[in-house]
Amino acid sequence: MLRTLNPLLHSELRLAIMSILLGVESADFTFLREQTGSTAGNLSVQLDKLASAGYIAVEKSFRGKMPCTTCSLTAEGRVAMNEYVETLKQYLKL
Amino acid sequence: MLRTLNPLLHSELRLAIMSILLGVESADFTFLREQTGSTAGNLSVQLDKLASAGYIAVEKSFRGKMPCTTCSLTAEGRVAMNEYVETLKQYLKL
DNA sequence: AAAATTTGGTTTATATTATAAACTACTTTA
DNA sequence: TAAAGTAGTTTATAATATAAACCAAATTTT
Repeated sequence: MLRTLNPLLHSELRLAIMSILLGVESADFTFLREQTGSTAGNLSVQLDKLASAGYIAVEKSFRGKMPCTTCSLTAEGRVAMNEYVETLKQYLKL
Repeated sequence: MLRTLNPLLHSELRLAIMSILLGVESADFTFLREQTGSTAGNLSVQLDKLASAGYIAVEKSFRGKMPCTTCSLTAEGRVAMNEYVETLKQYLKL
């Protein structure tokens, strides 16, 4: 029987966010919105879900006078992504 | 910007079905249900969606006196899966 | 300097999707 | 022949994703 795919990661936008974060130390809200092509609302919601799960850390600060939301992977998030990728490979025989 | 993942394929059960069908000539309903661990209802719905999209061919026959639903990938389905996998690889840098 | 626009988001309502439960039709077994 | 099993479909509900509406502060325009 096939393993199950972590449903928190098996969502296009959340997977995109996590994939981007895998490759950088951190990324801010605007960057993630541009890279994923998502709306701000959708991005906000999905970042919340990933943060609630402990998969990403979200830090709110100011860059000059403008608010800035910076996101980064947690160790837990990295583990979850590795597992997800391994499961996908099982599905797709990669 | 990241490409979009074909939403018809980016669903755990449909992806499982398609992955299984990639590796065999055909598979019947019961086999797919066992391999995926899904309920018959869910499987029936998702097979319909894949068939409506032209990704799989569904043939209904009888094995002895019992009905038997046999599924196989279409050329179109194979192409769609290849594209999906390529897009995933872009996400995950595989 | 007031009004309009932009930036950087959040909240909330709606549309979509997945899933399970209920059901149908037929077969096998006790 | 009644009960249980097989092979599914239909339908109702739960979960999810998404966009639209909104907010507050900053910036630009007139």
